[in-house]
Amino acid sequence: MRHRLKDVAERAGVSVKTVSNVVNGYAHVRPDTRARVLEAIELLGYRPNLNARNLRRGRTGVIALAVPELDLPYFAELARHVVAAAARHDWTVLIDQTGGDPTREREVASGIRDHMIDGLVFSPLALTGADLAAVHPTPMVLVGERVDHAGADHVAVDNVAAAHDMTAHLIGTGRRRVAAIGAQHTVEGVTARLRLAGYTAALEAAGLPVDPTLIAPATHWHRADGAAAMRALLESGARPDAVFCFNDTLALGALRALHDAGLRVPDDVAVAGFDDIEDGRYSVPTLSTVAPDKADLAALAVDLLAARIAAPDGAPPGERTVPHTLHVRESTAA
Amino acid sequence: MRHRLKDVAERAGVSVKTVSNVVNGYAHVRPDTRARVLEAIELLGYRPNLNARNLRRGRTGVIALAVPELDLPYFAELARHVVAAAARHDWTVLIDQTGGDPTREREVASGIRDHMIDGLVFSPLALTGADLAAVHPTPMVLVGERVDHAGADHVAVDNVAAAHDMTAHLIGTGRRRVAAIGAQHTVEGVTARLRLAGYTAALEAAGLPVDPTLIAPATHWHRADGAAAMRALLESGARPDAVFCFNDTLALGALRALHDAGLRVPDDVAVAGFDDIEDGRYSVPTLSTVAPDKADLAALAVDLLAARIAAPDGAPPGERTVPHTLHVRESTAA
DNA sequence: ACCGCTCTTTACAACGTTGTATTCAACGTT
DNA sequence: AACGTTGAATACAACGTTGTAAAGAGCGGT
Repeated sequence: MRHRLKDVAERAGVSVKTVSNVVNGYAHVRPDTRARVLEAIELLGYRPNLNARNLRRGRTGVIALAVPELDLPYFAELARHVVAAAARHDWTVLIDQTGGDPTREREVASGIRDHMIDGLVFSPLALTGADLAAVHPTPMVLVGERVDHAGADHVAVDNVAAAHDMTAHLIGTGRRRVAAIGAQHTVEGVTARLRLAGYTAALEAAGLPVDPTLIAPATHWHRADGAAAMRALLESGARPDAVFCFNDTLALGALRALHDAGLRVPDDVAVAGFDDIEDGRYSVPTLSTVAPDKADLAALAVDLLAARIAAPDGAPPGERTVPHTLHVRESTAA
Repeated sequence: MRHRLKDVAERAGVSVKTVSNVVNGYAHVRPDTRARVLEAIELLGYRPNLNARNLRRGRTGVIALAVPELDLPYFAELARHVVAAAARHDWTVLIDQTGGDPTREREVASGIRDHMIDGLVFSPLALTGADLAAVHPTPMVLVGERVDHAGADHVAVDNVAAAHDMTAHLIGTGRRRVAAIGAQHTVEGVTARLRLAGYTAALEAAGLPVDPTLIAPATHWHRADGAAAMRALLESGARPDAVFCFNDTLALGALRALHDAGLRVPDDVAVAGFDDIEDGRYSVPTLSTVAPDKADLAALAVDLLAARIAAPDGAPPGERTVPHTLHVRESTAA
């Protein structure tokens, strides 16, 4: 049922290599020979064994994208853009969920699917710079976190500036007690740390105090965590008049908690998020957010990866920053 | 930098096969030999070439999951469950986005990544039974659509019964003008056709007329399409007092359009969806929905695939139905 | 001392493909 | 008529791994 080059060759009365040449579009094949071979291929339903081809060629035409969780919409949207960008390089993308698990992330970084992929676009959650110092034999581009001294190419939005911009926007609408949701005090929470830094910088620039009771932690960044953190803020009596959530799912959870508490958004409390996921454009109210250019992010990551694959020890690891914009919607109207 | 069995063998002073035996945990290797080999592996940072291994073994340990779009939350959630189910079989999952494009779907079904995967869990959008009659040499399980005479294993929720149940629930809360959003009159829209059938059956069972002006088509099932369809329904003067949307993202879009039109949910119009995506548990109002057992769906699909891989021509293609439940939330409160 | 047994290690071939080098034929040029 | 040039097809080896079969080492029982 499964045929090989050899079967086609016998059927067409030519050598194995000639069939290979036809399959690969080699120029110097006589038209009638080509026709005969194509006929045999059609007849037998021949399909090349990609394993054998990849072994021979040393390349696979597949890159992996490793993300913590696909059902965080941000990562799903990122995946779509990476797939699109990879298609322009004639690559297909193998998508991998790490679950943010350090063990799993280490496996991925050290090349779990060795030789089955040409390269890796990696969005680590738990991994620190030290972990990455361990060999990563597969060409790799990091996305979305500023891991120090990573020794790998890196693409990210300027988290500090972006968080600063959004916080400044909230202050600009007259809010004075701006809370933050999503703080993480572990070594792993690099993104959380950077966004918190931008938040406090904006407060200080506006001459407002940094009130620790207004800063709510969240170990994960799902809707449930945002709702829980918002409830905690309200019950603590901290009385925020605005909340900057470190991502959009947190913000959507916070919206829900505010609704349950009978507070109006934005009249009583303004809410802002980060990532510009599709959900935020249809929620009630619509969600103000920081929008990283995801298409740009994906394209840059894939292009950097292409360069790294072409020349593994070429230029030193690069850091690229992707532009971001503020999308002001109903949830932070003045 | 990249080492092979041969390099390890030379370093350890043994044959290539002995190293292979150590790597594969073969029992009869003398402890000191094993130690020497392991040391050499460690020293050289050897990692097996999976391409070569797969070529030799004829299996890869990878299955593919092909879905239309990852940023439809339903598919992202499904993906998570499939990954989990596959892990129980020691498989990793390669996730593929078809975009619902017929050409791309045909490629996937006919085995685009031939020999790189052991099997395929496929959620087709555009593909019809006739298309599938074409050879699919890779073991395959279809998920989520009742394609007639598919000739492949199949797992799905009972769409007709589920749509019937939800429509009956809406009627049970006293609604009389129940609209439907998501109808598709193309040959491809199998799911849409089945859910529409359940909807009309429930109306008829309740002695209500099937009013064509209450049935709104939607080519795609995103939030934007739901919002547009809802606006069209409102502007047409059809005056529905309930809307059954054929999936949750349509429903979330409809919620938004109703809000924009100044109508209250559920007081003026009740809204129901299908799929039970996470978003619906946090929207304002929370969304009533039909919840297929996604974990069960994924587990069943993967188990069927495992059986099919083990015995390609074993039992005739099976049809499995996955249980569903109604989750009644704020959007359809009586 | 020999046999048969188990444990350990090995040589060899094969998985299906493609790059290199080669052969053979046909052609136009000198 | 001999030549180089080009086109078309081929044989062979190699990519890195593992299954098969077989060889060598060590043992106890006769």
